[in-house]
Amino acid sequence: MDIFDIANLAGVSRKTVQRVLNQSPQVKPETRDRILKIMNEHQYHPNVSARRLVKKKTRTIGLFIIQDPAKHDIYSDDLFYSVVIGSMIRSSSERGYNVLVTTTDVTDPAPILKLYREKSIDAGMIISWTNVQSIVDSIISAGFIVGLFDQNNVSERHPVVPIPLLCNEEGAKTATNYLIELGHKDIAIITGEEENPAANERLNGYLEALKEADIPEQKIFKGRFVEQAGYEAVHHWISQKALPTAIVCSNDLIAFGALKALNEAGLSVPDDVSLIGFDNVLLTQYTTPALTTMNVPRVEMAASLVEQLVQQIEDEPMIKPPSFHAALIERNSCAPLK
Amino acid sequence: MDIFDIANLAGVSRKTVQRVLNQSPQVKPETRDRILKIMNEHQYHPNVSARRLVKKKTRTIGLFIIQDPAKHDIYSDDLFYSVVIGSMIRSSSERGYNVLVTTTDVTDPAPILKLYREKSIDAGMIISWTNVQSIVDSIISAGFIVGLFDQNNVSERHPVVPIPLLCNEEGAKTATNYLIELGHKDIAIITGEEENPAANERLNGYLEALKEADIPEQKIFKGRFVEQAGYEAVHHWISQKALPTAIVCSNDLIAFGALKALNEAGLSVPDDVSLIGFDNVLLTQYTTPALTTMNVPRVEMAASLVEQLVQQIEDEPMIKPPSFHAALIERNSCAPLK
DNA sequence: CTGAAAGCGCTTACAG
DNA sequence: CTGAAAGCGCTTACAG
Repeated sequence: MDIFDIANLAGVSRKTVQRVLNQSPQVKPETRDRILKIMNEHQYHPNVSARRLVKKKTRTIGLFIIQDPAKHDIYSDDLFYSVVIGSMIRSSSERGYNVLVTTTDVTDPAPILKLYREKSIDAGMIISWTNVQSIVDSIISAGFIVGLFDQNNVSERHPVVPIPLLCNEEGAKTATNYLIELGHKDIAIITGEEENPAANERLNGYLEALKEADIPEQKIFKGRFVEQAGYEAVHHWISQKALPTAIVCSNDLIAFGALKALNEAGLSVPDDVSLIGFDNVLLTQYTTPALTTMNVPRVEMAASLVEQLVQQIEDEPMIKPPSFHAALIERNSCAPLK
Repeated sequence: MDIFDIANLAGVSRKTVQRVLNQSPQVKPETRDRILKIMNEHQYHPNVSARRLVKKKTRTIGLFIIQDPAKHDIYSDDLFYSVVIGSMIRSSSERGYNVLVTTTDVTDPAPILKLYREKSIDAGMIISWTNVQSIVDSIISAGFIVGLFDQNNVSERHPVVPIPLLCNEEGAKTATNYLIELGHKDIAIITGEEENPAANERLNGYLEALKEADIPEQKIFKGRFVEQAGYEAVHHWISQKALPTAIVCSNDLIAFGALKALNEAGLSVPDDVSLIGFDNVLLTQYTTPALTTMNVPRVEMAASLVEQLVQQIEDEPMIKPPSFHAALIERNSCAPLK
């Protein structure tokens, strides 16, 4: 069953069927309806390979999930990204694009470049747990379109590489202000990696909030975006007899580690120490107590990324993408200072 | 840059280049190497659309993530499936297949059928949280290849629809025996949906274990595979003053609910009540106490599904797939009877 | 070991 | 409003 068969059945030329497929107005309504009916009866759908071959567009976007063999395996802790992936697929499909998913190693961009070169995809987007600067560079320098979900996975911004932007500073400031409003004065922060832009922005938000509230004392533990850092920070403060009454954790994982250390030390969250996270990972609802945190609008950010890629693919005028804001999710890990 | 350009550069006919691509032995090694070198220099990769058009094979497998609007949104709780998806992608890629992911509504198989009819995929596999019998039926009756990850999402088995099989009965028996070995005699079970085959198999495993251990008293709470059921079961038993000393939860979600209810009632797990789950969802590591549960080998099951689909696509002789076994993961929610 | 021709199912100008 | 021709980049027999 191809376009020719449909044409024969309808008693018209192939081109007329073509016009119906392209919703061209220059076909008599009766003819159009007759042809549509025949296509429906025969469950005809144009062969995409043929169409792609001539159109030189695939209407599919690659999703590259990049693994770092040095780190955890893909998906083993994708509490954050699973919802992102769902949103990407949905947004793409709304725009008429399919999503081709692959998993690859950071060290080898070859499989990704192959997808572009063999014309399997029109553009790609990257989800990763590590820095993918080199991969992005090789894709861009080969002249292909690529976007990134996480601003932290790249060391330098490239104007043609869309990345949804989160106002980290603002978010951390909101979190810190929340603790200040609860009456806390001895507020610490556990930071993410020093070289990580988001980590620094969040630190700045914390500092700014303290400054505006005229709280001179800062308590900064230089950590990483992992549970371990939260755990160590609490132990450090306990051993120094300098445990703060409230802690801004630069992400939820850090908060989990801090929570664990506090629990083990027989301290209560939030009665002894208030804890606030960042990201609003699924797990935050399940800890005891449930973690108060800053929600990152991942679904919207993913949709925005897809939108920007499609604009590039289709040569539409680039609309300046919005910035995204983190919102406070109040749960049970913060309490007023007694 | 196409096959013709390569041929020109190498000073041979297109067909010779073709032969090199197909690893045909009938090309002089020198010629072969020269051509390979040229292809490499020019980063040539054959256009997949052209190849697909003539081969009538796409080398891509569709992954249909089916949502039930009546239930939770996709991925919002994919603690179980995310690792499955990762495994499917990896296995497919090892076999030389790409994975095209779509999300669709249970009520409308049309977008899925379209993918087959327009020749975007050679086969498909379904991940779902609900019964997808009608979708499977429409795919099969249209003559396409489809497989299912979860045996519970279908009411009747169709011989041509591959589904990895888990020995539920055996798993539940292992779980129950573990509690028996810890000295428990008053062991209850909270079941899944009555119409769910896995729920019944797990119930049977429990019953069998009790029987073999000569424990006459059964305590069955007919529940569902959701947190709520575990919560209700515990409340029911408390109100009846019939709380067992150990509970077999038919899945981890049920165990989370039971744990919550026990906590709220001021009872300790595992000191007052031992709790064992089933599935080994990621969250089980994070509850307090960490949940002892039965691991389901999802990665291997997903790989097996892909393998079976590829065998069908490529008309290979179907190898009888293995059955999979759940294994005990000891954590901290079970203790010897005092 | 190598070549020339036909065809996969569509789309794209070009005509009328 | 409709048609006939050429071409997208490959693969597949068929010859030699």
